[in-house]
Amino acid sequence: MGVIRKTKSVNTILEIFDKNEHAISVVELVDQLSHAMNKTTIYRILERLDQDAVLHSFLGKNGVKWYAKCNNCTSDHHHDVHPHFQCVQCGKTDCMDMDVRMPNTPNRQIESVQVLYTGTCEDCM
Amino acid sequence: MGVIRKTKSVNTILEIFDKNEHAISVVELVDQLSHAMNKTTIYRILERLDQDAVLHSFLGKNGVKWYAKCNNCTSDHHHDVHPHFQCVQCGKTDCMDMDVRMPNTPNRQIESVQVLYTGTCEDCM
DNA sequence: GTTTATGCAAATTCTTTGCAATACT
DNA sequence: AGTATTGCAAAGAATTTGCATAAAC
Repeated sequence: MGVIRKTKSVNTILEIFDKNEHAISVVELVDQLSHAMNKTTIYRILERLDQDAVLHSFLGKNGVKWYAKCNNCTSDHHHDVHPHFQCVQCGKTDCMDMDVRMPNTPNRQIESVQVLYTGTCEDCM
Repeated sequence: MGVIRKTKSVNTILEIFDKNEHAISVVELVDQLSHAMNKTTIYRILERLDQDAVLHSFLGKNGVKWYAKCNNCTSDHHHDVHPHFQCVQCGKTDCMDMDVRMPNTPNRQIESVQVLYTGTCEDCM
């Protein structure tokens, strides 16, 4: 139950992540694949790769999901929590090489964090 | 141009925010108003109150927007950045009385942050 | 009386699901 | 052969838009 197969589609998507330094959303993938791959398939592959920790995911400013095979990450698997930065001009989104504070809260049990910085990136300044 | 009127609908919504200690999403408002107010109207009122800094908004774990008239906030206007906590069991979402780090990044101009902690709240533990 | 708000229907956007056909091991 | 994967169409959920009517100032 649940072996992830290295199909042609999966490899194609992984190549795109290797080529791109930034995070990628589904719409961008559809675009870069010039509609050669079904959108549903893309969603499902990304979900699988996310669960398998090959990629990691986070929500952008408008609730759109972004995926990254982050080069900043020192660990092999992208399980470590780090902030992301999203440019409001061009939409480009990056992983940030920073720690995230996990506070000790007596009255709640914190399991995960998401930190998203937004602003203007180098190219758009 | 752009005077925000204190209509009956606006007052109704503000009363609900005063009664509730937690953040509220549109679906919850529709529920609490037992469909007496149009959903579109709710969206528009929340947007106006957000822009007017009477409320503040943030994205929940599934990209759903939440609004709060946060009682933790020390300032009158909820412009100060603070983290939020969302319970994955019951969905209740709160403002957290914590500072958020705004790093000095030379190659990007950061304008805002969103920090969302998720986990289990006191009631659901 | 002029401007802003509201309600309704419809459109948009992002994402998920069901199911038959296909590819992988 | 047997299981995971894909494509297509359709459904779902959250949010937005256009326009005519109603309410606020």
